[in-house]
Amino acid sequence: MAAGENITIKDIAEKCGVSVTTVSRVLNDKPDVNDETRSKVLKVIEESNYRPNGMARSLVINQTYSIGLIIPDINNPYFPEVARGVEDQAQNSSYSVIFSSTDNKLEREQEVIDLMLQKRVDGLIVSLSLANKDILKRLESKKIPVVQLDRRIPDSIYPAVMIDNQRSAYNAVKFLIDEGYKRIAHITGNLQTVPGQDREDGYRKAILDNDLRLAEDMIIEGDFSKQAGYDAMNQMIERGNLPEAIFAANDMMALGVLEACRQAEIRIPEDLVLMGHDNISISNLVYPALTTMAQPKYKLGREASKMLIDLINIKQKKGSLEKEDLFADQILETKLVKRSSTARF
Amino acid sequence: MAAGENITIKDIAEKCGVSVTTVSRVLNDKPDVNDETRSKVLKVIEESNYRPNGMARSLVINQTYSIGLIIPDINNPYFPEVARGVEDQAQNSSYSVIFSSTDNKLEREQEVIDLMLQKRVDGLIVSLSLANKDILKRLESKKIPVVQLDRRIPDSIYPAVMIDNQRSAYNAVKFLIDEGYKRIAHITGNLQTVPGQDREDGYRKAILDNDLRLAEDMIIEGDFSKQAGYDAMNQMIERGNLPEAIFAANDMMALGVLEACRQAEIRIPEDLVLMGHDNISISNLVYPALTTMAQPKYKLGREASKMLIDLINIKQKKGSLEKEDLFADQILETKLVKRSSTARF
DNA sequence: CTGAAAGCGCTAACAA
DNA sequence: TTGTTAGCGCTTTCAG
Repeated sequence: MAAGENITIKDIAEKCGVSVTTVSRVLNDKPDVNDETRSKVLKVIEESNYRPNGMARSLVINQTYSIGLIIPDINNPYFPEVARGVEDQAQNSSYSVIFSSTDNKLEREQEVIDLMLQKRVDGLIVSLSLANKDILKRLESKKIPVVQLDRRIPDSIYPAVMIDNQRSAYNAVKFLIDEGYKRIAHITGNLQTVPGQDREDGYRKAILDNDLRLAEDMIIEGDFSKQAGYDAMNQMIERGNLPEAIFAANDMMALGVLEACRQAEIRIPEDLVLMGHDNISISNLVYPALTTMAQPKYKLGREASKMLIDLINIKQKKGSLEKEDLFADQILETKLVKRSSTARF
Repeated sequence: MAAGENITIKDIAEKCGVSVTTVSRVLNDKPDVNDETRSKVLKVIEESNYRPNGMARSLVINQTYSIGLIIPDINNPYFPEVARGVEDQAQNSSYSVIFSSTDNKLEREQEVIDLMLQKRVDGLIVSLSLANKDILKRLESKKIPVVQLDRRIPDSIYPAVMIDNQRSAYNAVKFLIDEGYKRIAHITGNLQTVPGQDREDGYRKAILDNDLRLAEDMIIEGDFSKQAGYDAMNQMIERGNLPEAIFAANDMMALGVLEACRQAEIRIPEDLVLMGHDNISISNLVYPALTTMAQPKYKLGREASKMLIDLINIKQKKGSLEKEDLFADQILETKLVKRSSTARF
């Protein structure tokens, strides 16, 4: 109650009748402290409810034990799980995480990175908009540890933790083919993005590898939004030329397909089977539950966090961070999750 | 490329041939600097790509411009939107936010608060597990600005930003009554929590106020989980005594009800109308779309953030924070969102 | 309008 | 085993 003032290491030292150095030593678990002294100091610390000032400490050791997480939008169903993975792993090493949503706006990305740099975060986990290599270049020249998440900016030396979108899409389509479907349509993601492009490539490759006919009118361009899926499905309905199966580039679009089908009284999976990608939590809650390729979202976050902290440790040890110190990209596997939307009995 | 070393205010001062004081002045937009000097310094800063060290600054001004956000789980569909609100508002005032998930574990709450206190966050937005008043008491004695979010720990002096759960539930049930339903069941939330209790109270009050029969077997205890909703619905089905309408204490449980009904071939809304609470994003994506009471999640986050920053400013100005400085609770309105699950044509 | 000097709370040689 | 002394990079009196 009494004072509002923060109590400092000096206060503790005085109360114990020792020097601040000694207190600092017990605070940091250094050897070379008499057991009696140590326990006395510990006792006073405990009684005073003292917490060392992290900023003062950071200032001298030149390390803040915080990392920045920069993503498009924490509200996007993909990211909360990733964020949780980042956080859990960070906590393991006593790091805190500062997060920021950018809405893929270049300007915002710039701002928040600047802010974090001023706060002297030890490193950054970023999911940046494409063609933003300038920012990364600046980071490189400052030797800031960075790992990219989910997306990879071509041209950057920083490692990425992500999935193999092409391979994953390939496997999705391969599954559909193995189930016996031949006329398989694809609703693409935003083709301005690498995942959008790669997933389409995977679709094409799977069709060709399996000697099916690659019909361009079976590929409809979307943009990862639910509306795009809805529109694409209606387009197919109008054309009166329904496929046997649809692979939507993500779950959100698949939900749009679902809605359009419901309105047109097309039954899924009886009349048409449907598959998404990502396994966002919703996909198991809709009816029929969506078959999809599950991204290991939590693990992506965890691994990115782990890699970043490793990088930070290397930098601390060597006193700098060179290109050779950076790790290779880490590609995690997606997993097929079979649910009712492809289940014909 | 050259050095990895961070450039400091001293470097800038030397390059300009002025003192660090002067550089500091232009950095902080102080008056009393010759225009020529100012622009020269600005130029050098720009050229050197210099960013002042926030920690050093914080150490002397005793303010970090970061706030902590402590929630049960960023993965819970309720929180990402709240978090985004907190962040957007914080950003407006150039604050960063450090977040942590606690899974409602007392021990974790303790840990992360300690960590944030060491980092000297300027204030905290918390959504703590019940009966955790000890933590808040400690915070009070340290004069840390805190605002509670979504939940309010009884006994704490800290203000909360939340909704009126009882009133909201009341309005939900009132809507059902106005639609002409008389036999209305309620699946409760976790009754160990205040929102769980309050929503049940609201249900009871609405039934009684409108001269309907309050049947205890129409109230089934749940815990906010989808499974609980599923189980509750099946229990009603087994009893063979279906209500005309169900008010589930949250959307997740309503989803469970939906699934049970599908399996039992009970049609919604034709055979039974259903209503949830919260308006999590999923509720508009399932079929039939869920009627619900929408929590202003984004706004809750924003308002909490705003209130906290106001508190911080008061503390800075006065040099301390007293009980009288704290604001009153802020209660935001929920809003009825009508969708197909209650729409009979 | 500008600078010298002290100090924020801590750690890290270097002595003792 | 302990203490003295310098800083870390910045802001802020207080003099000029």
